[in-house]
Amino acid sequence: MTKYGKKILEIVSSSRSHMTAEQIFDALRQTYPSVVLATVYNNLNRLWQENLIRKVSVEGMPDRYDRIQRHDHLVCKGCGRLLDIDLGDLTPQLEQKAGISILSYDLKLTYLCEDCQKK
Amino acid sequence: MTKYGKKILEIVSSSRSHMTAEQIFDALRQTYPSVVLATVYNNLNRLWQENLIRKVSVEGMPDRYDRIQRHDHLVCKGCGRLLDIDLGDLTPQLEQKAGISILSYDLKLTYLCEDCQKK
DNA sequence: TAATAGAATTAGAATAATTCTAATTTGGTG
DNA sequence: CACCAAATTAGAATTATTCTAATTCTATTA
Repeated sequence: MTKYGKKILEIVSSSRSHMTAEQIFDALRQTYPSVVLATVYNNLNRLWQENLIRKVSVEGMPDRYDRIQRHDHLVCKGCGRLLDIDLGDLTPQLEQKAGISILSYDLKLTYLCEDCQKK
Repeated sequence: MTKYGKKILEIVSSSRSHMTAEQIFDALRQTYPSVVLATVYNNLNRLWQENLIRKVSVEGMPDRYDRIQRHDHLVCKGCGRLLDIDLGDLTPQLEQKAGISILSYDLKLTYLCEDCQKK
């Protein structure tokens, strides 16, 4: 693993905020000011292929990158805010119901946060 | 609902193929040759806001639009192919575990299809 | 140590998806 | 019919991401 890859993995894994490529780029520049956005994308794609990070896509937003540790997501349909939530590991049940073995799964709950309910 | 909105809803609801905005645009042009892509996006966004269609986002692909009827998805990590699968309605369990009421949820299983397993 | 090969990085152009803006058209209501 | 609001249009603009080709790095071998 290269120095950029290592640092990017570190940034993504230690963040709890579902960073976009841009944000990761900004964070990485604090350590390596001359790095370039394409390098960030290259590394993110590589890390994702290698199952070291997760990619989270929410409709109409840039992809976000997330630590690999199992957890689920809560998205507000009003403002798009994304929160972590952990509903436990459903892999065995899902595999059984689906009748195949899966690599992983993505569970996203859509709701209306308090602020958006008011409107 | 306008004629475009109505027809787009019809196209999306009757398709089982998770169409992109482009594909919906092409389908719509068969009926209304002069329609424009922005209109398709406008209507898709409106229909989505009104909960008449679903939007499915898979990392690194354009958003896809889907009938509202509850079902889940199976995505191959190798080739990105997207299939329907129905694992039953988990809403009550999820709401209970999460402790909030949700609008909907999205469950996407990632696996490797047979073709991609060979490689 | 020098040569080399392969991978990673860079710069910047290119592409793709989607939104935005402003002008125009359409449809329904008084 | 006249008017207003909403929908549509055209096309530019923006955003996210990938691609290409040149360059640099790294590790290995001669």
